[in-house]
Formats: sequence, C-alpha cells, structure tokens
Amino acid sequence: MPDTVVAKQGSADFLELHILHHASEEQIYGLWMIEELAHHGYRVGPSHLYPKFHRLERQGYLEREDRLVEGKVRKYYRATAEGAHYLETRKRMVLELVKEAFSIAELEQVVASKKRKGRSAR
Amino acid sequence: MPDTVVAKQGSADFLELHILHHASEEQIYGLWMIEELAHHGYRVGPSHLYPKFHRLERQGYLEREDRLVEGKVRKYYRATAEGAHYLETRKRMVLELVKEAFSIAELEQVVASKKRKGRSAR
DNA sequence: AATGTGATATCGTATCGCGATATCAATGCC
DNA sequence: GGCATTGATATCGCGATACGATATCACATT
Repeated sequence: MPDTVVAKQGSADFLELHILHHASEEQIYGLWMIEELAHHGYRVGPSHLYPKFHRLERQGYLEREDRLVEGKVRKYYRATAEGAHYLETRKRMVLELVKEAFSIAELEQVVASKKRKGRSAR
Repeated sequence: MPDTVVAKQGSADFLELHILHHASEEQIYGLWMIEELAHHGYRVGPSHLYPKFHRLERQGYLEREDRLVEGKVRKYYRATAEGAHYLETRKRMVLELVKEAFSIAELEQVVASKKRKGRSAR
C-alpha cells in the first residue's frame, strides 16, 4: 500500500494548516498549492482546495490579489495578520499532539532554538 | 480570546489521531477520552466523539470490549494492528507538517533518538 | 474566431460536525 | 418491587464539508 493513503477525508484540517503556513510565507495560488501538497503525499483536487481558499478568505484569514502571469490569471493568496495569528494557535496544538504522540518532552526547546537563530541546519 | 479556540470544525482529524494514539497505548473509553482531550484544549462533546468511535471500529481500526466498572457499563476501545499501522502513517505526515511549519530539519533525528532509548529527558 | 492551455469555479451527493436531547444499565434507597 | 440517581453511551437534525467529475474562464497564438 502506498503511503499517500489520504484515507477518505483524512487530511482535512492539515490541509488548512498547510495552506495557512505557505500563505504566511509567500503568496500562493491554487495549482501551485496542489502540486506542493502532492510532494508531501496529500492528494488534493481543485474541488477540495478552492472552496477552502474561498472559506479562508471569507473568514478573513486570507486575502486575495488577482494577477496576470504569463498570460494567465492567477488568484494569489496571502495570510492576513488574523490568519497568521490563527495559524500560530493551531500550530501550538499540533505541537502538543506531536509531543505526546512521539513522546518528545523537550520539543519546545527544539522549536525555540530554531526560532532564536535563523539557521536551518541543512 | 482563549487559546482553546476550536474554531468550528477545526480539531477534526487531530481528534482521530488523538484517539488512535491513546487507543494504541491503552484501553480507552468515551468519557475518559473527552476529559483527556479537554486537558489539551480540545472541546469535544459526546455527539462528536462517539460517532467517531463507531466509525473507527467499523473501519477496523478499533476493537471494542464492553466491561462493567463500578456499576457502570463502559465500552473500551483499543487500536487493532491495522489501526496502529494507520496511525503510524498519519503520524509520519504530521511530522512532515511540523518539520516544515517550524523549520526543524533535524526533527527526524530527535524522534529517532527517542525511539532508541526510552528516556524522556525530563 | 477558433483552439490551446493554465487556472479557477461549481455541481451533486454521501458524509461529517456537533449542540441538544434521549436513552441505557447497574446501584442504592425506601 | 418500584424509582430516582449517576456514569456513560447513543441518536436527532441540519448546516457545513469532502471531493470526483465537470464546466467555465481569460488570455495568447494562429
């Protein structure tokens, strides 16, 4: 069995986090996100992604900017301040889960050390 | 704003992972799980949890054992081998997300070192 | 004006989220 | 026995979501 399972509605809210995460670092658009997710084992179709974009925008977490690129209209999204804040809250919760599920008590320290210095250790 | 947001359907699949995680370590039952989740900031009601239990059981990821405890009937669940396997797959995906969202390239090493030795570094 | 192409949008239905509410099964009390 | 109590599980109901399939869009090239 492939490990890109996606067992039905499995990837649900991880999807939201992925979107917000990328949208807080750079401007993203639909097809790009779909490909990016594919690299990470998430099979997401347009009919799944676009409605999410719309909802996140409606909620004020994303803001859109239509732009013409190479003869194609792209709708770029970036996270708003509110969206970034929401993302941080959710990230904290994921961290809790990971800490517990992987029994990594000092995970916070690892994260904190990353934040202090910009190095990515690769 | 409290940081137990739970912004609508937010906790969705994290819930599944939490359930599977605990059910793979010990036998769990509904109310206990509800309280456990509350400790971690997830507000989950019975009408959310029980259907999930039922579905996970139907999918073969959990198995049930009714037991009488202190005059009360409890339905204990534990993860099946298949459920444990599914959990591992999902955990790997969460790890990917965390690694990326927190820019922790060496996260795998941290996890691996935890697995080798049982120490919890606290 | 027709076609190609990157991209976004919608349709339709099975399923889910989840507050509110009901139901259950064992025990203690009269 | 009848009945309230209490820990616990189950269901109702409907607005919202998942997501494959399909349609539509806008610009460029011919």
